[in-house]
Amino acid sequence: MPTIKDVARLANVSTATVSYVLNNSGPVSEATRARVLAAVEELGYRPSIIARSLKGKHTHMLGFVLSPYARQPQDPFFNEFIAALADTAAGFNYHVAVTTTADLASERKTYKDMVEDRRVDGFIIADTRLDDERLAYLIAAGFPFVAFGRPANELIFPYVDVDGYTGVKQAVQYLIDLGHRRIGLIELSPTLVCRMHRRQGYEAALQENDLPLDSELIVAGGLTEEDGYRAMGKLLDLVQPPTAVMAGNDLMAVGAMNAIHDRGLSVPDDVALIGFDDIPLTTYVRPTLSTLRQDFYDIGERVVRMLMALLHDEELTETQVILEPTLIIRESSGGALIKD
Amino acid sequence: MPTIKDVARLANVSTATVSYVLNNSGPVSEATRARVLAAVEELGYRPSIIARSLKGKHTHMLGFVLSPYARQPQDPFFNEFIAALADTAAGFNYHVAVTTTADLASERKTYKDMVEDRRVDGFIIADTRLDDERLAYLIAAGFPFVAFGRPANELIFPYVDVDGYTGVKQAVQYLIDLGHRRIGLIELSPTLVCRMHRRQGYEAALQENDLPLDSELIVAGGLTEEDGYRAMGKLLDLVQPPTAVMAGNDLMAVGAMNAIHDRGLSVPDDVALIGFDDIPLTTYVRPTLSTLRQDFYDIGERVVRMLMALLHDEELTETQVILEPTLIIRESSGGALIKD
DNA sequence: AGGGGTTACTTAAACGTTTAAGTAGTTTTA
DNA sequence: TAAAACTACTTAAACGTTTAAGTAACCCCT
Repeated sequence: MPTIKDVARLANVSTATVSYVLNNSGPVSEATRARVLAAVEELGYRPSIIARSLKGKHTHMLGFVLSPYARQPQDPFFNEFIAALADTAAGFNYHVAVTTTADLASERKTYKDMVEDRRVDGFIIADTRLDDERLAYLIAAGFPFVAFGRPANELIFPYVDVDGYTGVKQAVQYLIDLGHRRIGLIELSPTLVCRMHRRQGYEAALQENDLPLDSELIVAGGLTEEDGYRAMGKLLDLVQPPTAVMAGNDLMAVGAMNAIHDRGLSVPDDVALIGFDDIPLTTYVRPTLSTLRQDFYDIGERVVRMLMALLHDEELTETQVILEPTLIIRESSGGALIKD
Repeated sequence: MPTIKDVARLANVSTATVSYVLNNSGPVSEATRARVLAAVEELGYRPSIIARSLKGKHTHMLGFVLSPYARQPQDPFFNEFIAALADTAAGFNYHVAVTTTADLASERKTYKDMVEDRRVDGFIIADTRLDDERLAYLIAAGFPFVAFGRPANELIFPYVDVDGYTGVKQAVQYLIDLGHRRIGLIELSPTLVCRMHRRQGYEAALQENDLPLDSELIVAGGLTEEDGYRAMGKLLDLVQPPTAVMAGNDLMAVGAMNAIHDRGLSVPDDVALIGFDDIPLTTYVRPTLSTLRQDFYDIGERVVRMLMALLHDEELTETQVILEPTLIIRESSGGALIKD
């Protein structure tokens, strides 16, 4: 592998000059520039990013850690999100280092390692939590990051989030407009910040329509299809089960759907169902699943762009971005069918 | 951030000595070692991998590129596989850089960049193709990698693969044993090497049972649910449609299932169905999908272990590993139901 | 004509490690 | 007892860049 010295020798200049033409960082005559470029071409020279990093104090790497909380293999979230991260980062000549963690302890260690080893220049954090160690740590360490998800407390950091409040409120309103009066809510994992907003959206919709807030209609869910299946079971065991259910995510909605079917009931006739996320699975199940769409690719792209601005000391025009989810009506909610 | 010099100063030794104790690479007295370790502890010193890499000529990074061919957002393959890569690599103090590519040209560029920039020490290649540029390039460049998938031609490299031949043969035999005589095959993308083996397994099963090989029963598929939907449509348009179908993967099997349902037919009564992969979706659809399971996590782990051995010049005990898929019988194939 | 400014370079230090080579001091060996 | 062989270090070069500081040549003023 040729180094900058080889190029310098061939072009009959100093290494500094080579560096100057390569980075456009110094005055070089046209003739010299051409000679250097020719030498680069001839040798097939490429600068070593390692050496560059050593000098420049940056790695051109972004970190993304798959959390134990959200790492459900069946959740296509990561595919889209990671693809977006990698794509967008590539546009800035950055790469993304993806790491997985098994539990909270190893997660903590992973972040610590990555920042102390200076393996990455910045982090992308997904799915903020109520008491989020990761956020606290990175802020304390003064390490740059952008999150997908809002803070639950007074921490301040740049993020992109989806407006779960408005989304769920809109979805529940849709169900109310269809005539439903008893609407259940299957919640996400309690530690997730977004659970809170969705719950508030649910409550707001009921209140605005003067419907009673029946606490037995709100059940703890989690993340997976199984969680949804179990939660729906509880709802169906009620003396007066709901006629419609808003689920914390699509996976749980599908679980709920199976629970309803397995009791010989029908969706949407006996129970209408709306999910959240719009994962591809929504169109694979029968009936197809109505849902609130959040565009993970778009989110990933925005997050990286913000992080890039942060790393390059550019003015962050928007440091807190809230995106609106869109209600997608398919078969599971009953009512008017809008084909997609 | 403290450097090795700070540690050396505090411990009253040279930087070389510090390096020796940290790497156990030189003779150091117990007293000195203790002093150095204390200094390290006190300063919270961590060696810079960048500097280390510059000296040592390795990055402690592994590359994995998401291909345009196999990057279907709904395919949970990547989640499991990437998780396996990251987990296993972490055990060796390596990280995985995941990159995505939009098309063949950008894919080529990505590999070239990664090796010429020496961003990674080795690659993991998934889904080998018939005329695989990636493989040809890496072999020509003498760059270390391990593949998930076999070569189609005479190239020699270490790989882990799943025995699609035996798997499909076994699955088709199962269908034959159930009494099926007209069995369709929905194939994977033609460029994929594994398509070939699965096709051969299909043909072998028919031949061993003296069943005719009807070419109209073999239809080109692809990768996605939509591909499966379309392919199944063609099969159902036949004068004499098949009573059972083997699909190239689960996604296409689910697409086929929807196609069958949408024509008012039933699975498995009118058409029995078997997929390949055992993605989580298989248990979400109704009827649940019979399939051939390949354990992506296991595969990812093996691939990384082999690559590690390769990078550390260890003896590679097994350089070509073939894993058997396991036939998982659920509802879509009819016949005896084994609950999972 | 001498000082100041510009242009187009070069020199050399620096980034944070590793490691070959050197150097005392102590112990073993013949 | 002197040479040889350890042991426990230190010195300094090297890895491949970037960049501050230096320098030489030229042009422009007044």
